[in-house]
Amino acid sequence: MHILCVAEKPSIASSVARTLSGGNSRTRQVKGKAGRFARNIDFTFDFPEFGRCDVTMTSVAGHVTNIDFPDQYSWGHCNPEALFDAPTIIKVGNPVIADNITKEAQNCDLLMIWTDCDREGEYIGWEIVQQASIRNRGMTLESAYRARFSHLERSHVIYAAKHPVRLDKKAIEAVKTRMELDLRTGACLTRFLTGLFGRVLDKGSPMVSYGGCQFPTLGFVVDRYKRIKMFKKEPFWQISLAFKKKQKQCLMTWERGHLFDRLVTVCIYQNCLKLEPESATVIGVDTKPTSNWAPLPLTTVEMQKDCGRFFKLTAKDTLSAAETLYTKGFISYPRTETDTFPKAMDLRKLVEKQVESSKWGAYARSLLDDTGNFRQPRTGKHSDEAHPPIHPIILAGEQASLTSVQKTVYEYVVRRFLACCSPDAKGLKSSIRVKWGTEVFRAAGLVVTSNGYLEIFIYSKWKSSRTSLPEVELNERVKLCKVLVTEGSTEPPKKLTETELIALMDANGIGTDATIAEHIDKIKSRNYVIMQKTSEGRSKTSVIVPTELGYGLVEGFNRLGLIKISLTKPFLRRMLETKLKYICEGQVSRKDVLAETISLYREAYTLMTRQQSLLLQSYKEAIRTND
DNA sequence: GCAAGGTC
Repeated sequence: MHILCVAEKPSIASSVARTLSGGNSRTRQVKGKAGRFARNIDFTFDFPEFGRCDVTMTSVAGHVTNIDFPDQYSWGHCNPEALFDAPTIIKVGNPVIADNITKEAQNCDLLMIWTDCDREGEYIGWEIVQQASIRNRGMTLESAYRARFSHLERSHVIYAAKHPVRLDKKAIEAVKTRMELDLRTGACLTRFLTGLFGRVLDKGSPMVSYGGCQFPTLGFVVDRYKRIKMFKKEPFWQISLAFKKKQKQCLMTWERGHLFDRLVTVCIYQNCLKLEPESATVIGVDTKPTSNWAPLPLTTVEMQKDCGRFFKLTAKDTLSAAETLYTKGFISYPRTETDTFPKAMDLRKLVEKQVESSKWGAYARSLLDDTGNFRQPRTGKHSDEAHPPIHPIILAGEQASLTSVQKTVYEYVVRRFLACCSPDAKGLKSSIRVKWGTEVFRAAGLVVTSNGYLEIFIYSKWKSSRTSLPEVELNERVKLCKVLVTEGSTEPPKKLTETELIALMDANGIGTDATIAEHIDKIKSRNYVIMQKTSEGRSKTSVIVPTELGYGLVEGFNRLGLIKISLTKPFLRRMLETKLKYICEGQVSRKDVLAETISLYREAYTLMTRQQSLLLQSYKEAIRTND
């Protein structure tokens, strides 16, 4: 018996083959430039159900095909509205990879799918079956096996090979639905908007596109911008108090925070001053141990957020650096939502790979020696059922040929990994509460007693307070050295950083770990938003603000009078995700979800065509207000 | 020339 195994990407094919073959295999390179990543690896393996088999392990590279419209529906050849129910066709993306599957399947008796264990992976499995069936009629969805694995640990992979299941037809249906809806709604609205705005935009401007992910992403940017623009400062008043003990001054903050009424604040102040002109009473002294937890195992989104914060890298640059590090074998697969390491994974062995480093080798050694500093990382709540958290594989020495950005990202991945295998940082949190007249004031201090993971995770700061609190006792009378009413005012929200935008998209389910960076990049390249340097606070940061076009688009869409749902808010995408989940669970049919969603977009499209001038007007107004 | 999702 000859079995063809197909993984979602070459790296998985290689490591699965390495495990199953026990090192005894032959590799045939796929011919052609476009196939330089695909390899066919031959070996034998003992399957309980089929006995000793010849195995060919190969891979695709993500999706094999893409959905599109036939030529007669190409841009300019039909009314955009026709795309809501135009026929669709399936096109092969990379013929070399697709043909390789067809050829290899020709000589095989069975097909076993080794794609990632997620929704898209099931669909890619179906695409592989299609390619395999072209010259081998025995290859069908029903006869194909599917290996279920969520990481590449040896025993797990062997178990997956020995206990295959079938492809999940419902998940395949769900992905089909997503693809079709994204294409129909995206192409239709994009053609309409580009046509409409072509009347007012300069020649050579980028097209005006709509996409179910790009618009909510733009919506987040505009939303923050508007909140800042609409912000009105409000003055407030507060009572500041300080007492002195043994030359030590202790500044306290009012428990009420601040009041928006000056007169009331002054009355309270004067009343207290009358009651206790010179001193206050300590009503609470407290010192408690506190911890600053070591970080969770690393996901893509966290990596992008951190690299934005610490190194001012864009999400796209971070991911692209991580991809290079991955293909060079320095770090694990960089697109993952999983924040828990599999129990069986030997993390100490990975730490050991870092001991030769001149920068962090000593720390890595200290984790492994007898002091017992190594900690099993915390377990998070997320899993994509496909990849482990991002971690270093081998040490990239100083001489490794990497760009400076790649070096930065690599160092970050290593330090983060070592940090999550480290003890928490520990400290003592102390607080003092005093009562002055009718009012209560408090001060807090921190003494860090053990740096823990912060030794290696140098990007995070957690430091002892600059001045320690004076030693006082309960009920002690302390002498006031300062009491006064001070005025302040509310501050507008801060401008949106890319790190915050990633967090918003992640929390609202806009895009995936692999695509969030692309969506942000898209709204930049469409000239909906621009990056702006500001020096808010101490450090220079880069923030995202909408252009007149971006602002006008969101405003225009909001004015259309869409009653059921907004196209610039995240809810529609989240609703689609929910419905796709229902398809996976068999609660609704693909047909129903298609019909419901398309009817919603038809309504939006009708409103847009009826109010074209309104859409353009919002853009023109945005320009006028800016002048 | 459109989308979003995989991946190199």
